[in-house]
Amino acid sequence: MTAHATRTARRRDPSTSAAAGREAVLKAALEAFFAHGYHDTSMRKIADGAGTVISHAYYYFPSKVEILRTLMIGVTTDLIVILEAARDAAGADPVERLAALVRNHVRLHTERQAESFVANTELRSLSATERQEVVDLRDHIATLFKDVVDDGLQQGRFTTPHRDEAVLAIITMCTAVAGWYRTDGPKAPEAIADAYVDLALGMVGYAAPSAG
Amino acid sequence: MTAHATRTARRRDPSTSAAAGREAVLKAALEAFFAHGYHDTSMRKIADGAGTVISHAYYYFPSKVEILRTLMIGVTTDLIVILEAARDAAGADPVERLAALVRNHVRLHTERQAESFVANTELRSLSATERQEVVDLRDHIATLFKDVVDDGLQQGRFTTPHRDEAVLAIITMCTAVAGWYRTDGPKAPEAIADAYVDLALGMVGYAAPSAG
DNA sequence: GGTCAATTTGAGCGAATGTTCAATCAAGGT
DNA sequence: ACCTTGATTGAACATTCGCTCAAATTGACC
Repeated sequence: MTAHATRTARRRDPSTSAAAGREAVLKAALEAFFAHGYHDTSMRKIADGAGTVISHAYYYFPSKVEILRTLMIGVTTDLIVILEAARDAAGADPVERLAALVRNHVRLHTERQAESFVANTELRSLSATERQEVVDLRDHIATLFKDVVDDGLQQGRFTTPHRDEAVLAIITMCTAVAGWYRTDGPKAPEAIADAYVDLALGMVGYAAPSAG
Repeated sequence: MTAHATRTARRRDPSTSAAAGREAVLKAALEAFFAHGYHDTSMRKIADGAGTVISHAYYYFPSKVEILRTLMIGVTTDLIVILEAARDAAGADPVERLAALVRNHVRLHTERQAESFVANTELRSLSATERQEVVDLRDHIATLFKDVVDDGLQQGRFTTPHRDEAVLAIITMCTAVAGWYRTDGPKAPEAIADAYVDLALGMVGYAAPSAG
């Protein structure tokens, strides 16, 4: 089946060799960063976790911080794509749109908890240039929420006089889920997402049409 | 005035020498932890910031982590005292009580921003025993909010079906203020506190008695 | 002036850190 | 069988880390 594969294939099978090694390093680094933090994780521990040696980890990544950057940028850009898709799929109603943003934000922060947690915790571990990259992505996410809330305010569906604080607080509480969620906890991700949608709507002063 | 002071006074004036040196180390450590994080702050930098040498810092504190512990325990216990006093001073109304908790929580996180930020960021930098100490204090704070929200739910003033999530999210958003507040920002601490009271009441499903 | 305890210092310890590099290995193409 | 190229390795570099300690300094009290 996997005989001659593609014509431009590398010498070794890239699906088992090269790419797999890189992924192993990424995965080991993520687990260590999540459990002990970036500065408490040494390149030796990362290499150990990936089942290799330190010098081989440097074959895939030029530096320790580049591993962190890869993880942070990856999950954050994915989050943007997911949020924008969910918002568009929710139609034009700002209530539905905000609900979709909150629901998918929470969902990703449970499904990819480690990446999300690291991305939200280790911002200071990046140097100025790299940090700005992530900050820009975050600002973009904030804009997504801001625009939807503005829309709801203009349509009179939301009534809060504190738009900026509400948006910031909504994103903050959704993000924090990655810090306490446990797979074996009392609530499933979907139940948490439902609750957070209600909380967010309460924060923007959404007056639910009481029954019909 | 400060002539012979108390009978049991130490040889040197403790108000200018011993205590001041300790305070200088604490202050320098706090600034560095706040700006660069615990693991990116060396004892040498702390000593430099305090205007002394590394060995002298160890005269006041047995280890680097003990400095962190001192800062974290200090601000957290203070927060508890302040919150309980504010709650009691607010009377019996759960709406007033929750407002008092939120207002004072936000206030302390702006007034003592650095300590609060470090206390909320560097939990993992403590070892198990010390971490549990702080976690217990935090649990106590969570209980303060939980009890007030329960009270409001029983009295029918609050209507949220998500008590646990609401309490957690309220504390989270209040705590996060220490992460973004700027003295020269667009809003004064009191204005932020006002907004956060509104947000919190929205989260617990407080149906405001509309005019009168 | 001498005593004693509190304070302050400089030098250095061993361990751990991120990173480098020359050398080896493995396999596909010819 | 050779060549080439990507993959993998062990050893070590320089630096920084938290921390120790014996010695010096200071100032209040007799």
